[in-house]
Amino acid sequence: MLQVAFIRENKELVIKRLEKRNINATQMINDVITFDEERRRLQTELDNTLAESNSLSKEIGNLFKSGEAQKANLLKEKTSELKETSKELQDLLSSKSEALNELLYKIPNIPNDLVARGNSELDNEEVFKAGDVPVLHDGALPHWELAKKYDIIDFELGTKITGAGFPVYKGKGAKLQRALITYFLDKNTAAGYTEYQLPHLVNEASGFGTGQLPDKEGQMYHVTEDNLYLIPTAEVPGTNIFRDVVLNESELPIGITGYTPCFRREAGSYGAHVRGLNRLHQFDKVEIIRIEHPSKSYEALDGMVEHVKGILKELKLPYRILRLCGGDTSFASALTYDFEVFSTAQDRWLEISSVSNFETFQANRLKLRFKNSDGKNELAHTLNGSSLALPRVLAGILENYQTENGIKIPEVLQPYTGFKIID
RNA sequence: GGAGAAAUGGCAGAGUGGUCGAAUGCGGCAGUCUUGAAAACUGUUGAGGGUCACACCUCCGGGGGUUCGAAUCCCUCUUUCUCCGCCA
Repeated sequence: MLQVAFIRENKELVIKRLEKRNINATQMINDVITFDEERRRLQTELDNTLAESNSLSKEIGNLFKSGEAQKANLLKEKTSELKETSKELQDLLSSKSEALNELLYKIPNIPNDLVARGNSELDNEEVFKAGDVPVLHDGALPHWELAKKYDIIDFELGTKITGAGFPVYKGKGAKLQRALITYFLDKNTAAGYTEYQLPHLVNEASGFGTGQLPDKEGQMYHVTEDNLYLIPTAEVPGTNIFRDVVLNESELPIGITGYTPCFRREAGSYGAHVRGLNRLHQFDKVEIIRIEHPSKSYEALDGMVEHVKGILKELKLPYRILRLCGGDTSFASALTYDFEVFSTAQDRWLEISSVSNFETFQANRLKLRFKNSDGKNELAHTLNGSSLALPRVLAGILENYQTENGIKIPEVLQPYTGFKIID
């Protein structure tokens, strides 16, 4: 969430930047400032009351010690009034703080200067494009048909075991998945990211830390018995490593990577666009996460984009990069680049990676800080990106590498799969 | 799942009703000494709110209570450890 002090001091800027998301935040921002003023006024009032009652208590203690019990008892009577006042103020203060927080939870991050104003994916800007779209042979198939033809992914079996959106990978399909995961992790660790294996369920505090809670609760599977959530992305356990942490400046930057399955309820998204691997309830993803000094975070974002580009270049897949417009940029992000692979047989683009700078938006909730050169604690910047999401990469490979005799395996993956073709 | 013990500053570890934001040790930082470093010595060293700066307020796992006053007493939750049970 945004910092109140920042909103207070940059009111116009905040409102103007939020317009990029097509949000008129004037009312909300004014409310934040009013609530904050009231909160601080109540806090001061409460502090004064408590100070008075503290000093009275001290006095009473001294009187008892010097044997002047009568005087002490007299003072005791005075304290009851103060107690009542402070209790009232306490209640007012906590309800005001709560109202302020609820409001703050609802305000998305302010987009970076580069972000265009816009409503939806139609307003996103293509900033890069690479790779040749192959000319497929007659009778080329979409990936779900290929999966069936070569018996490498069984969607019906997943439906039987669990439900729609939980595919079962078989034989060379399963091995290709494993090869991709290992290949991605190898690329990431070679680039300096430290590999982590993270929990696949997280508690409520972690959900709040990265911003899934309280608003996007419906997107996560909730294990009510233990009040735990299945992770929708490794970003959640990965970034929460740094919850309530004060780093030394010399420890920055930090880069971590991890493979996890991701679980998403995807409530309300059904239809033609969810066929095959296009949209699943469970999928695999390798994630990269960075903790950066605020002055270096955009440089780091560019570095992450270059890193993902390198992987796609090696895989020789046709892809493009979009800079998301305000309306399509996720709640917590200040600037997001999406990578999309071209699904030739479906003739459409599929999102395979999303690389974002959250600036201090997550760090403020996480209380992730570092000790700066002045010895003060300062919020760090958090970033993350997929490198990469498996199912759509797999879809891209199946469709773009299909031939009449089978599906070729990208050269760079062959050492990992141990085979060169699926036939 | 059952029984017991515990939770204090970066770490270790005192503190059982007032002068405790908290002894002491280690670590960190700064200085003295040194050609430099180490050792030794001296000082300093939690966070948040608030203020121009002070003052002041809050925080000893979380929440609630008793009391004029709580790290200290009571209730409750969570976590950790030990023993038993179960188990990849």
